[in-house]
Amino acid sequence: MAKLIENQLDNVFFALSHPTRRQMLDRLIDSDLSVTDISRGYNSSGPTISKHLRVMESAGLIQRTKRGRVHWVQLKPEPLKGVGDWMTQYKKFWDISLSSLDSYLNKISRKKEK
Amino acid sequence: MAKLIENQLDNVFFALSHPTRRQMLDRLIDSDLSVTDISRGYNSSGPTISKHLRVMESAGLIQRTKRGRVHWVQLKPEPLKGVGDWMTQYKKFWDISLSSLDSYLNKISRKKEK
DNA sequence: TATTAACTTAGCCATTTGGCTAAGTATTAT
DNA sequence: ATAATACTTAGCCAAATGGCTAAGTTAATA
Repeated sequence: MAKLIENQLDNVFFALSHPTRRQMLDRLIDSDLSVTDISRGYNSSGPTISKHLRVMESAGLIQRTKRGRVHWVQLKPEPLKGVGDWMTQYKKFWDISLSSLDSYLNKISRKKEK
Repeated sequence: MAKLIENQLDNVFFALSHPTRRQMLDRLIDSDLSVTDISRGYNSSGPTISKHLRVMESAGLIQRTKRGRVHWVQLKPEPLKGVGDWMTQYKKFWDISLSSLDSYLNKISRKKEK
């Protein structure tokens, strides 16, 4: 079971190791996109795009839903939490007070004070 | 230049995509280790361990220093900051108040209040 | 109904990965 | 001086990756 989670983490990190895939995920933050939308800007072939999507789907980072002839792609960010959890062990090494995380943390703690 | 950073991020994510390598890094948090120390517990061959180390070295995650015949391996966590930065875009999706990050954040803000 | 559009699947190819063994290269110990 | 230790490099292998084209499949349009 923890084995499955480990393996999931492998897949997630691997999915993130390709710049095209990271960029695709970035684009999906704002809204769901069709496969055609996603492929816009790359001059890769359809099947190549499709393979990238499959890699991310295996990692659980996206979900595809077919509506008519259009396949809609939705970001599923949950697996990224696993990455975040793994990262926490290392946070003490970052100069966290300078990191971009900092402003976020401030926001959080302000919210808590309410 | 930003291109180089992108590429570095590819290497970092890739390095993290193998459980053995993640575990090696975890072990390096507490102290520097010799290659022999690191290989303890795996039944992989020397060259296999060596290759894993090379992958992490390429990603900038470790540094090897030879002292006598012993090669000491040191964690270089800086590249992980790149991962953290990339992740911040997605933090809004995690239920951050429940995450293990939370306790860390509290510690930080307490420190700030002093 | 025939064509076009939006995809995926099948299958090819070169390269990389992750494992191995065998053979180096230093350095330390006997 | 020899042997053992701590590695790495060279080179092999099977499997996976990332790219392609060609050929599906399914749904919308003309």
